[in-house]
Amino acid sequence: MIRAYSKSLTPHKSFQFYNKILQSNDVMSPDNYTFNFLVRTCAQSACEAGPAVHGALIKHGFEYDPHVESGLIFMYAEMSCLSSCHRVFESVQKPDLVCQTTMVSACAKCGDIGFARNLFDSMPQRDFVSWNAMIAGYAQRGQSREALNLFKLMQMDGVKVNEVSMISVVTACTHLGALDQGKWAHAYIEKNKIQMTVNLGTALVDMYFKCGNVDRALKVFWEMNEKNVYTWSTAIGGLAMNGYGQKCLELFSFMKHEGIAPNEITFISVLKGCSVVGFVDEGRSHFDSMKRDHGIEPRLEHYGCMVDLYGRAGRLEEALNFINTMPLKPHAGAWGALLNACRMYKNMELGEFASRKLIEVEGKNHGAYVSLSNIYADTGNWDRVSNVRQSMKAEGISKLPGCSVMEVNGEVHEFFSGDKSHPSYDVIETMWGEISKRLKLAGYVASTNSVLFDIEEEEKEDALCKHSEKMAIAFGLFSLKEGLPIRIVKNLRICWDCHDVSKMISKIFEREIIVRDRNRFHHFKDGECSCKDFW
DNA sequence: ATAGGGTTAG
Repeated sequence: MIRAYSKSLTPHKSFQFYNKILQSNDVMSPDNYTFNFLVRTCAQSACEAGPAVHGALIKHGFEYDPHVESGLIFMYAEMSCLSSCHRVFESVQKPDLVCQTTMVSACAKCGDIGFARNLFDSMPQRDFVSWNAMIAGYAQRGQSREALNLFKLMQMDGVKVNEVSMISVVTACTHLGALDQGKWAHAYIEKNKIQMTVNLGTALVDMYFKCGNVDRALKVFWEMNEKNVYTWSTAIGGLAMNGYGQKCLELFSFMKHEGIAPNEITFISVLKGCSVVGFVDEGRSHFDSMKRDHGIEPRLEHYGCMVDLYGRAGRLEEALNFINTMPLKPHAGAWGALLNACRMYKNMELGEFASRKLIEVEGKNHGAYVSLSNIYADTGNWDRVSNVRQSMKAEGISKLPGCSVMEVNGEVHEFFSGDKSHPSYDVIETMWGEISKRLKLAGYVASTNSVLFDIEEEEKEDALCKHSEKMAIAFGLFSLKEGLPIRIVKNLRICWDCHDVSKMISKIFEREIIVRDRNRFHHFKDGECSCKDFW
């Protein structure tokens, strides 16, 4: 009965029932299986009864077995209670394969990837589940390159690879923006006849979108014979992210036509789709339909999207009005969207107000300062720019270092802004000299507005190559075969100058450049960008 | 036949 309750995901009920068993004397005591079910059910539903079950287990003096212990470790990991995981693990006299694998997974989940790896390396035996746990641990912590390296080792060891392994591999490629490796993973899946589950298919669709290959993403999407709301939302969001607002909305209609119920995440993607193409009224009507037609209460994120929708279309007053009349307390996302719109439309006064509000709700944060200083720079208020810089220095707020990642011949290269440690840095510098010459011949004048902010005056000339995406472009121009597009993944938003330069390079060098920045994609071709200079 | 690996979308 407890197991029946556990399976129907009602931990409180199964816990109550368990208490009843303990109180009545004429019923058998729960056995290890039952305890295990209880603990795992508590873990799954983030139920605080888990530790109580553990306490009862100790009190009744049940004999421990590795399965119950791994259940306990799993439960504490779900509660992010690493010290309890360690306590349980240390109490095990002879941890078996299952118990050790659980511990690897638990430590990775709670952030101690180093311990997880040491344990993994010290295991006398490992099977494919242990490998999957370790690889997924890296993928979840964003250590994508480590995940891919470990996958290589897994293959060298001749361990069986299944669809769970491939989900981690594809996810790692997604985060790196590594299209070649992603394609390789896709081919590997097909060649080895790995089962194409909904999860794996959705991960592939997401990977192709986030690597900027819309055609392949859609191809995989349409070929999937089973799709769920995650799959649809991934595709709708992927189209929006790549600037295909119209297609994104068409897909949304089609999804509803197919009888798939959209959820709150689907609507975030839909609103973003409206935003990138400036369909304010259509966005508004989708927003209104959320509650009316689908019973979905808009959350802060949806309100943030609406502010962005109005702001991006230049309707700053309406954006502000929307914030002022929203029923929830405006969060950083809402003020940030307004601030970004003020930057796009060079509205200094409203921008100052928005950045004050942003700091009010989010605390001292580099984002608010950087955007504000960019507005000042764009409107020529240099003394204010330096004021912001000084107060940042005084408050001890540093800019996040820019980082661009690019794949060449299946190898992933990282470039950090202002960092000369790349092995080919000398060639990059020479190449950049050549690029600047040709840019100047084509009439390029450095728009140093957003660059000036983070460099010293005397470095101005040199500084233009310091942004990580420029280093990546220079490297890509000489290391990638002609005709191959340069694909870059950046951790921050692309700056105005890099955007300008990329447009010109795409024309002068006849090279397509695709940049995925923090916010969206930029497809540069023939001197133009798919974002139409709005981002 | 149970009990270790994944949850992809903002």
